[in-house]
Parts: sequence; structure tokens; C-alpha cells
Amino acid sequence: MYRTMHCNDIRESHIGQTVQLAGWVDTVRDHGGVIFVDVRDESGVSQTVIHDESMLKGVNRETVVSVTGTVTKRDPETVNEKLDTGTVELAVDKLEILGTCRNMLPFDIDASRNTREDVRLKYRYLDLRNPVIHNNIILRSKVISFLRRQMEERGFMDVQTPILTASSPEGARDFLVPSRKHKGKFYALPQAPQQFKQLLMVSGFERYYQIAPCFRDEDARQDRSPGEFYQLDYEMSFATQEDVLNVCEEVVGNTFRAFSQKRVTAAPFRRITFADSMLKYGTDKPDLRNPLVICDLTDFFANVNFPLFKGKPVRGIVADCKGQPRSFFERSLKFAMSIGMKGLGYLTLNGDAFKGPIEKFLSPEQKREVIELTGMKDGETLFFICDTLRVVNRYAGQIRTWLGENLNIIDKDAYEFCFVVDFPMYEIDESSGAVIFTHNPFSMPQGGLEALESKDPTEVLAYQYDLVCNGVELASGAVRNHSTEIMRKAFAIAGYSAEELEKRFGALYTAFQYGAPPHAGMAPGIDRMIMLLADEDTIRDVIAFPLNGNAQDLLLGAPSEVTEQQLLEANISIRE
RNA sequence: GGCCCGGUAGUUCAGUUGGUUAGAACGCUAGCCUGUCACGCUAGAGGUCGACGGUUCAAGUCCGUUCCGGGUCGCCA
Repeated sequence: MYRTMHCNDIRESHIGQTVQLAGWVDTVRDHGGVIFVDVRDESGVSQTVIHDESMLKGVNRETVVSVTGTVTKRDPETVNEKLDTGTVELAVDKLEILGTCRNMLPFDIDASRNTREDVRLKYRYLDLRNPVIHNNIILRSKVISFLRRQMEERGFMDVQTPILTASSPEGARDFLVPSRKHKGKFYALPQAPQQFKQLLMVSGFERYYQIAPCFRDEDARQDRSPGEFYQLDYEMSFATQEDVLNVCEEVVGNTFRAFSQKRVTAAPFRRITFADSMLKYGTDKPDLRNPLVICDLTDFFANVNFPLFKGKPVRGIVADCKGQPRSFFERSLKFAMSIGMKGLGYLTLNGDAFKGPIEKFLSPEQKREVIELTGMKDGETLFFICDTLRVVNRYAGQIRTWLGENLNIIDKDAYEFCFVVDFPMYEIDESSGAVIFTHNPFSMPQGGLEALESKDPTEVLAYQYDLVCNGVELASGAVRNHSTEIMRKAFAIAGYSAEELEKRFGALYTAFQYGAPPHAGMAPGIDRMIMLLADEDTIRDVIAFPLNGNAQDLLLGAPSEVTEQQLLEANISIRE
């Protein structure tokens, strides 16, 4: 018997009762004759009072103890309003050490988040005692449980797919696992259960989902954990793009409403075409909390006698910079230069006069025209972004973000969702000039075979879509190409022969020859969802045992060398 | 892989133009303290200044190499 109740459960109703608590020693405050020991378990903290110093022999912070005593009421002047248990305390009769603790901790538990990450990860079990991190993991568990319930309520069935699978020729680098029985051959860990879930559709499972581990051997980012991550992977047969998006906006929307106080976009989420998103927001993952919108001024400047902009793509952003000091504009220019722009022009509308370096190039008529084009109001400033077609949108997007942040007009208390739809099927590879798939080679081209045969490849759109929240790409999905005829054509455009297609995606290609239903799916990222819900900046703070940025497990020491015998059995030799 | 920033006590950091025995806070140890809750007070321990090499009378500080960490770009169909 270790305890009769949790630390956070003692209340005034228990006064006079003998209870037993168990947990970690959070702090010891020794006043000589009276010693206060805060005991912490997963529920919270209780103050215990000890008068006999000898009870604390061998007890220091983070020692695990079981304490038995009487619940007593605190004097009004000693109540601690910060604790749920702050009106009572435990007068300890007996203290038992359940787990001793070395007296030098590598960091203070409550300050773990300020500690170097490699130290935190090496002692992750201590870091996870920090209530903030601890609660992130609890939140994660609850969110995943909630997602499962919602999917199952909608008739989705959880099916496990292999972890040891075949290396896939496209996409990210695979993690390889050598085969013992088949010398020189390798398994790969799945980058996603993509082919398996499509095969499930061919098998007649109409609604599949899985909290699926995905493995990609690519470098880490703030919102991308290296090595492995989880997705709410789902796929539906006899379903259109809209069917898939409807499930997504309901399930994800409900989840964000259930686990956050912030404002959440109501369904239906806005559908923004890829082309629109690139023009208006300068990115394919727009942060719609930022009210600024980019407009196209290329045609306007074609007629302005301003050599710097004439004949080049020009974008404009109207922002209210009233009251901003001169240094604000200097900083904006500095930022523009830092991202590679050659400058950042602007005009401010004062009554019916413009102020700014470009003013003198505009005729009175053109000034009226630009006001009409951009909808700018008195006192507002119009920023100009001009560069090559290749980078102008990206620059405009970065300036939009900078202005949003520095003008403090991004609503931090909102989750703004949208779908970005109509991604192009193909793009031109910059280095080789070849036609390559933009996203997923399994996506259905819009217009089907006819579009592939009649249009320029770069003009063909795909039924390919992303879910975006606050500038974070939360999910990707597509209507799949289930027609072998269209597949052959789609791959031919990207330079793959029918033989290659068959060799690389043989299982799927063959399966589709036996009656494949039209199907579509999507895969919201679990880690990123939790990261947004927990209001964390780094994805590692919502994963119990993350790899570090260099894809190492500092706690157990992976990757590690293995014995000669293991290498031998795996038919592997290490090249020096 | 490129670029930027960093590595000083258990932790977080300071350390000026190269110049005495490398400091602070928290933590730790000991002592004092009967009402604290980030308790307080006094004293103490604790350092291969990431590593190697170089310049110099003298290097935490300057130079070179290298290792490690963080960020960013590439990459992530």
C-alpha cells in the first residue's frame, strides 16, 4: 500500500482524516523546528509538514516518498492560493523512502525548458517530470484518443500496415533494414502507408484510417522531427475530393475546438487555389491570421515610366503603418535586403498626396488608378516587391509575414484553417529542365486522360490538396489515380516508360487491373497538430522521446555500432 | 552538404584592449532559523574555459584545424 489518494485530492472535507500520499519531493523548506516538504505526483502538489528532522535523512529533491499523516486546515494567513490544495496540508507521522535520488540533478525540473537540449534529451525522464512537458504528452494522448473516436464514429476502420516494407523509388530518403535471410537485400521503413492504403481500397475496405508512424531520413526542422513522425492517415473509396475535405474539416475542426480555448475556423474551411495562394499570400501555406493580402501590380507598372519596375513582375502590399517611426521603414528595408531583395519601395497616402521615393514617377491619373487597384485608404502605405517571376511571390510572402509580425496584426488567439487546392500536377525541374511530378505521382490529374493529352504539362492541375493552419502545413492528400490508362500517360509525361512504372509501382499498378474503386485520402500530421494545440514552437516538445536535431537518440544512444556478429548475420560490411 | 550563431562550474550565463588567484545567479554541502510555499541568513565545495596545434614574456580572449550543439537553406514525391 503506497497511498490512499492523490496529492492534488486533499481538501478541507478531509480535515482530521489520516491519509497517505506518494510522490516526488518537489521542494524542501527547512525552518529549523518545522520543515515543509512539497510532494508532487501526476495530479499536482500537496504541502506536508514535518517537525522531526530525522525523518528526512536521505531525502532530497526528487526522492520518491510515501507519507502518512493527518490532513489539517491551514491558518488563513498561510493559505497558498496558487495550489488547489492550498487551504490544507498534511501533518506527517511517517515517511518512507520508495526511491532514492542522487542529490545533484542535471537541471532543475521546473527550469528544464531553459536547459541545453542535448542535456534535456539525455535525461528526458527528468524533463518529462516538468509539468508543462508532461501535460503536452497527456494532451497528445487525449487528442489521439479523440481522433480515433471521431474516425470510428464516421465508419473508418483502423488497419495496421507493415513497418518492414519495400524501399520506394520516389520521395524522401528511406531508412533501410538489411535482410538476414536474403543477402544483399533490404527492407525499408515506410515513408507513409501510401501504397498499402490504396491497396486496402482495392480490397474493398471502404474507409481506412491509422495513426501511422512514418519514417523519412531527412534533416530536421522546427516543425519537422527527423526520422519518424505520426500521421492520421485515412483513405475513402467511392469518394470525391469534397468528401475527403469534409471529413478533414469536421474531424480536425472538432479536435481543435475540443482542446483549445482559441477561436477556430468554422467548417467549411476556405478553399484557396494554389495559384491564388501563391499570388495573394506568396506561399502555398498561408497564415490567414495575417490580414494583409498581396496584389498584382505588374500590368499597372507596365505603363509607368519607372525603369526599375517596367516589364517586370510587381507585387503590392497595403498596410496601415500610421504612427510607425522612420526606423520601422529602415528595418523593413533591412529585412528585405537580408532575404535577397534589392530594395523595398513604398508609397504612403496622405490626403490626396503620395509620399515616398516612387511618388515622382506617377502621373496624377496613375495615382488615382493605383488607389483604386489596391483599395488603399488615407494614411496607409503600399509596399512594392519587384523581382523575377521565379522569386517575386516568395519575396512578397516574406514581406507580408514581416509586416504582419512587426505591425502586430496577427491574431494569436485564433486557429485559421484553409484548404489549398488545385496544385499543379507537374513542374519543371530547375536544374535539369525536365518535367517532374510536383507532389504525388499517384494523384488524379484534373480532366483525366484528355487533359494529359491536350494540355501543356505545367498547365495540368491535380486533385491534390493541403490543409493549412496558421501558416503550418497540417495535412496533404489527393484523389488518387486509379486508372492504369491515365497512370501510364501521367508517368510517360514525367519520363517513365510503362515498364518502369510497372517495375517501380508494380503491386499498385497490377492491383488496379483487377477492378479499382475511385478513391481519395488525406493525412493530417499528429505531431504538428499537437504542437499547434500545445502552443509550442518546436515539435520535440510534444514527443515523449524525440530524436535530437541530428537524428540521434541521446537517451538510449541510437544510432549505435553493432557487434561484428550482427553485421555478419545481416550480410553487411562497413566501408572505411 | 552550404551559410550564420554558439561551446566558460551540475544548470543558465558574464568575462572589457591579451595582463594578478576566471566571476554571478540558481543548484549542491555544512551550520543557524517554528509558518514557509522561488523561504531566509552565514560559510564552503565545485573549472582540462569543447579538443588539438600555433602566435606571444603572457591566451578563456588572437590565428589555424577539428569535434559537438542550435538556427537556416538545400532536402522533405
